[in-house]
Formats: sequence, C-alpha cells, structure tokens
Amino acid sequence: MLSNQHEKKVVTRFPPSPTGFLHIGRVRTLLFNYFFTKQNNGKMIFRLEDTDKTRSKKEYENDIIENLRWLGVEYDEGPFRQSERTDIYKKYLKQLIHDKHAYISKEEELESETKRAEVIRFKNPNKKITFNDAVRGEISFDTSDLGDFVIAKSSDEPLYHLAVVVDDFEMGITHVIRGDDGISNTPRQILIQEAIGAPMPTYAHIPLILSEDRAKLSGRHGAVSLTEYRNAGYLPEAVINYLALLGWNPGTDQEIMTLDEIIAQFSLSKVQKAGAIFDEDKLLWFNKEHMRRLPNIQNRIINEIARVLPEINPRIAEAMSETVLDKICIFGDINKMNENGEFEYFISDPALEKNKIAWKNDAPEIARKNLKESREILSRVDETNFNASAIKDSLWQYAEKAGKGSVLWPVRYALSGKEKSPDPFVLAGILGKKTCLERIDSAIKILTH
RNA sequence: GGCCCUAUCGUCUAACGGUUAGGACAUCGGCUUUUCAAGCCGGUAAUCCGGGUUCGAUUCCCGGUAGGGUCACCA
Repeated sequence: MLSNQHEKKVVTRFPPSPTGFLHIGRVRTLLFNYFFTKQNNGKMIFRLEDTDKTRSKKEYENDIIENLRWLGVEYDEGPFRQSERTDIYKKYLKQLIHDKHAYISKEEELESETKRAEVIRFKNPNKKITFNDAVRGEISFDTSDLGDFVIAKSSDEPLYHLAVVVDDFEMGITHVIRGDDGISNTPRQILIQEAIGAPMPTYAHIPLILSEDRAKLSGRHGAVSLTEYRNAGYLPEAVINYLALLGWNPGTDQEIMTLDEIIAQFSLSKVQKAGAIFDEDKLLWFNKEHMRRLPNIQNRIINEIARVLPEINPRIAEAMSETVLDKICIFGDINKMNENGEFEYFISDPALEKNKIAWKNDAPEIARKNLKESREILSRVDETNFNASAIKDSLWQYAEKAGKGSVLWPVRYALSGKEKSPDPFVLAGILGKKTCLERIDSAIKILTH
C-alpha cells in the first residue's frame, strides 16, 4: 500500500489584500484553511495581495497581522507581497506572450481616462472547464463568455488573476480554500494555469457569511471587522469556535470546542454549501461559555473591574468577581454594568428611598421589625466568616418564618438601594460585616422618622 | 440580464431512502435562596413548490420559485 510519504505535503495560503480592515468573512476562510492545514501537517503561506497600489495601505496590513497574532493563528511562510514579485510575473507574462497565450492589445475605445491604450490580454481558447470542488462537487463552465480578459495593465503591472495563478504555482499551493465568490474566478485561473503549465490545485469554495437580510455581510448591519470584536472584549477561543461552526459541524452535538478539537475533527466534506447568517447572539453565548472555562478567569475579571472602576476597594473587587462573571458574556459588559450603575453600591453607601424599603404591601413597621431582627442575627455571624453561605444559614430560618420577601427584600434593598441587584446573601458577603450592619442601621433609621 | 451556486424550526445545523425530523442560539413557561442575573426543567417552532424514481422520499432526478455570487485595465 502506498504510504502518505508519496502524497504531496499540503500547502495552503492566506491571501488577503490589505485594502480594508480584516473582515469576519475572511477570518472564517482563514480559519478553515488553518484547520485543514494543521490537520494534515501541512504549511500555510501568508501572502499579501497588494497589486492594487492605490487601495493597498500599510495600516490595513498591520491590522491583518495583529489580528492573526491575536487569534493565535500561525503561518509557516511569509508574508510575501505581490508588489515585490513583479519580476516573477514579468517572466511569466513574457513567456505567455511568446507562446501566443497572451498578446498586447491596442484598445480602440477607451471608456474612461484611467484606461490604458495598450494592455495585455489572455488569448481565451474558448473551451469547457470542469473542476471538482471539495465542498461542492463538480462544477463546469464554458469560458467562451469570458472573452479575452485582461491579465496585466502592462508588463510590470500584473492583475489579480495572473498574480494569483503564478504565486500559487511558484509557492506549490496544493489546496485553494476560499470564499464562494471565488467560484466564478476559477475558470479564468484554470485557463492561465494550463497556459503556464501549472498543475490544478484542489479547490474548496466555502459559503459566504451573510448579514440578517441575507446579503453579503457588510458594515451596514453592525460590526464586520475582527478588530471591532477584539476591542469589544471577545475571546479568540470563542470567535474561532463560533466561526468554525458557522458552515461546518463535526456531526455530533458538541458545540463548545477547543482549537485542537476542531482541528482534529475538521473535514471539508462536512462544510455546508449554503451561506450562513452571522448571529451575534450565538457568538455571545460561545463567548460566555469559553469565558467560564478560562483558567485565570477570576483574575481577568478583577483586573477588568479595577480598570473600569479605579477607585474600588481591591478586597471588594475580588469578592464581587464571581457574581460579575455570572452576569456577563464579554469583558466589555463589565464596563456596561458600571455605566448602568450596577456597581454603585460597591463603591459608596446607597441613598435609600423610604417607600421602597418595605416589601410589596408590607407596612413600614414590618420592614423595620424585620430589619432589626436581621441585623441582630447578622451581628452574631463571625466577622471572619462573613460569606454568602454563612449569612444565608444564619438568616434563612427567620426569613422562612417571617416571610421570605418581607425579610429578604428590605435587607437587599438596604444594602443596594436598587430594585435589581444580586441576592442579599451574596451582597452582604461582598460588602463585609461592618458595611452591611451600617447600611441596615441607616435603613432602620429612615423608617423610624 | 448571461453564467455559476444554493434551499430543514426566526438563526446555526443533524438526519449519508424507512426517525414521534434530533441538537444549539433566540423566544415563551415553570422551578430554585419570592428583585435581577445565572442555573435547572419544559413548551412553541422547520423539510420552498410541482412533478417523477421507489413499497417508501428531507434524502435521488427533472422543472419551477426564491435567495446569493459573479460578470473591471479591484482583489
């Protein structure tokens, strides 16, 4: 039996053009390339397609590189820049013209001023092209409706199709995994491959990511660049996991997966054929799940709290980290909670409104009595052991007897001054015995006057 | 419009001819330490339409419809 040694090593590519911030759709294509490459022990080549000199910007190039680093996706070679490879394209162009596969075309009618009077066109053999796509199966085209397309503006200004085919050939690319929108480019590229004597790589066209209205994902419907998600506080693990499952699935019910698990199970044949709508709610859910699995999650929450709320007591920040984790999906939510005033009662004593202290239809007298009794019970809890479960143990029996709402609501409100907050036990545990008793005293005092 | 591609709950998807069409997100309801949140339990919800093939089609074939992509001297 033939061993794998006889098979060609898998070589893939990540070829963004630095003409904009790294788009979430491109990220998914990158990821699929990465999964496939790693699974096959292949190598991935990073190539910047910057032949369009006017639209390519260094800023975008840096954005792409930073995002790659943030995702933790490593490439094996590159970055190569097409703008630095014109000599190579020139050589092929010359050969193509020599072989009569291309010719210098005198353009008769110039539709615009920017158009050249002379360009290099590919001599289309007008034939039927068929290729076997790894996700879609057989696809065929008749190239005669493509005409003699332009492959270079001049001998040292190659255009996309030429540069791609030459690079893929020179770099030994075995698998071209790209977006769906590349399908109609494929026949042109195969024609050029045949003309320069390059082998045809395996193609895999993956479906596009769509926005809610089913159009190609664009900036009109919220964030589309990876940088925006990164800045919002999403985790790379979550972005990778969500994007992996958007258009692919392992065929099991498992959804939360690590990168290694995805790589182990990935398969092009299980890639979906139809486009998929990007659902931010589900991404949020993935982020929440991955966040909870982070080994150092508590420290990261504490750091984020301290960043958003520099004046907070470090002891409180630590104590509240657990309840904060319960309420957030992304780190950015901590900032939102703060802006919504959800941390006010951890910073300073709340201003209480007298008519909100008593539970529902309870008379103020009942609230006052219950607060006094609760205070008495809490004062007996050991200060060094003043945590949620100990507090609950001490207060619970009384609360059941006197009415849970009647006891617990006034205590919770006295501690937070808010209609909504974590439960009184958790709150008391975070605030500590001293603050807790003081705040109950103030509530009692307000009810007394 | 030409060419190409696609079609299962609102969304992401499973079911490689025989299932009460499964899971997840969202949504709704319930439960728990009667506010939130989280958690747990449960509900609603889908095979685009029409023809074939077959004992039997979500699944295979054809047609329609709808959606998307692409038709640059952009990539």
